[in-house]
Amino acid sequence: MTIRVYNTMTRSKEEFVPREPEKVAMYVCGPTVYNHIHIGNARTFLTFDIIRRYLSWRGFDVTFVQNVTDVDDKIIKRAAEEGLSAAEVAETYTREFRLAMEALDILRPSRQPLATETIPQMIHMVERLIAGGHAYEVDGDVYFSVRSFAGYGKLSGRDIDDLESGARVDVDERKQDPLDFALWKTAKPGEPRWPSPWGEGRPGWHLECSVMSEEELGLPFDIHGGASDLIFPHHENELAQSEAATGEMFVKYWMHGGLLQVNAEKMSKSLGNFMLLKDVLEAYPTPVVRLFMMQTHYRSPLEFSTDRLDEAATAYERITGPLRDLEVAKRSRARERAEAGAGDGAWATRLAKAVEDAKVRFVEEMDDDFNTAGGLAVVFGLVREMNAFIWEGPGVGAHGEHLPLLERAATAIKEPLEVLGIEITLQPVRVSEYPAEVFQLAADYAGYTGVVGTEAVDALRKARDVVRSEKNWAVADAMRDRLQALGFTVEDKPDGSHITYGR
RNA sequence: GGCGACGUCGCCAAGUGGCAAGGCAGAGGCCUGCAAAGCCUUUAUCCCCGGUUCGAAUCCGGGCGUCGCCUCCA
Repeated sequence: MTIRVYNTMTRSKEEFVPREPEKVAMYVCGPTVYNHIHIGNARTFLTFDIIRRYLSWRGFDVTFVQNVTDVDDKIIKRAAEEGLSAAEVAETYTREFRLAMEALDILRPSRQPLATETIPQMIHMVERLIAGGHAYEVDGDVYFSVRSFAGYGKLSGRDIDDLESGARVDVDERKQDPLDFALWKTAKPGEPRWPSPWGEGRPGWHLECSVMSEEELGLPFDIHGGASDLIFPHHENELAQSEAATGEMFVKYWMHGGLLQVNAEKMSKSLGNFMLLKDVLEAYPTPVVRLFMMQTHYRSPLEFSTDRLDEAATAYERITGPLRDLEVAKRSRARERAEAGAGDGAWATRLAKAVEDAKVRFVEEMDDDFNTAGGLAVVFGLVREMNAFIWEGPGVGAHGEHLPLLERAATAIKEPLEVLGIEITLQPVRVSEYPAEVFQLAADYAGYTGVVGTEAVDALRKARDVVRSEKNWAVADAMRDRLQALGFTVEDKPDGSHITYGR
């Protein structure tokens, strides 16, 4: 079975054959660090985190390089607004970016060079382009000549003449062609600057991507990723720079993720309709946010809303349900029956088959251009089978003899989620998050006078079990109502009652 | 205006030639002291019109609608 990926260059799914067997070299455009990243930015980084994790899981040795663009017009603008230096702004948001990635459980890149650390290489690339007749200097600025590169437009499917007739590009008489773009800019007063053969200045277009990818990965590397709004002009220019400078093929597979939308409109900082990743993660656990994103294919647009996130939270609980039930069953031998039933063998056969099928089908789905939505459907199917086995079927069996099978089922649910980086949390409760009112309840019903949240809840559970055993339903129900009002969930299962918070 | 993507159940969403996954929400049933959880059942002539094919959500043509890019943008 081979992996197939959608290549923007050819607009079709292609068999994935890396340049070296068993090894994948990938590059994903990182952020320009002038602000916190928003949840739309995060979607793209998450997409390529999944792709990276999956390829690793499938046995490839993945080298993952991501730049940080820490010199740029927007950073300079932001610095001016805040009365800081550009370097200070960049440093702050580089740090924030890394923290946010960590909070989203995104694996760290193998290498993450800063643009400002690769200035000499960028200058060298500009020199190479000038020497090859692909760039020219005007008064300390250097421009790339789009007409000098025959392949210009091949990634985005555009034609230079069509683009010029669109003519929303600034007309600058110093350029030989309106579409020519700046590789090096003369520094204005107060701007960051580095010495160069064309005077003091700074990099223009995203040379850092061209330079870093060549330096860290070599050409052509396997996968270049980014969001679809980067196809033109960002990646088109990057491709032109690199191929014109080196004369080699730049990238084997161009992969682009779909945009996150709000009210059917692209989420973007310029439209002002964005939510910061860090704010979303304050309201929703990381696994829920990841699950939410993965329920849609990475190339499709995805509508962002808290309703959708709430639904994903419910779906997440559905997945963790049987895993939690199994843990409880292991400890308490709940769902253990007096004797084996006549149909137990058929149940076991069916679950065992479901487990094997799920493993195969997950790989099939993911091999097909990283279809996480399809892969999750497989997981949900297994969740249903496992639930049925526990609650309708033999459970753990008469003497726990079905525990190994249930463990295998649990593993078959957990492994795909691990591949997708969705952490399984069976104990979602942090004591500090309990509402303070729970102590009053515990005092009223259980005589508990301590200050430890878990103890208070446990005392309530025991007190309620006593009341229930006395069939004093009025009190038992009142306790449940009051707990639910505080945000707790009370479930009376065959092995006793469970009180959880935050579900 | 040019280039590109998309339109599948109430909502979200897989599926790119062979009987339409999955999640959320709803209805009925089972289980339960009542709930919750869980299980079972239940709802799709796949935007419209033509065409190709034994067979199309899937391919082709034409509409209608939505979104993205063409300026910084994940």
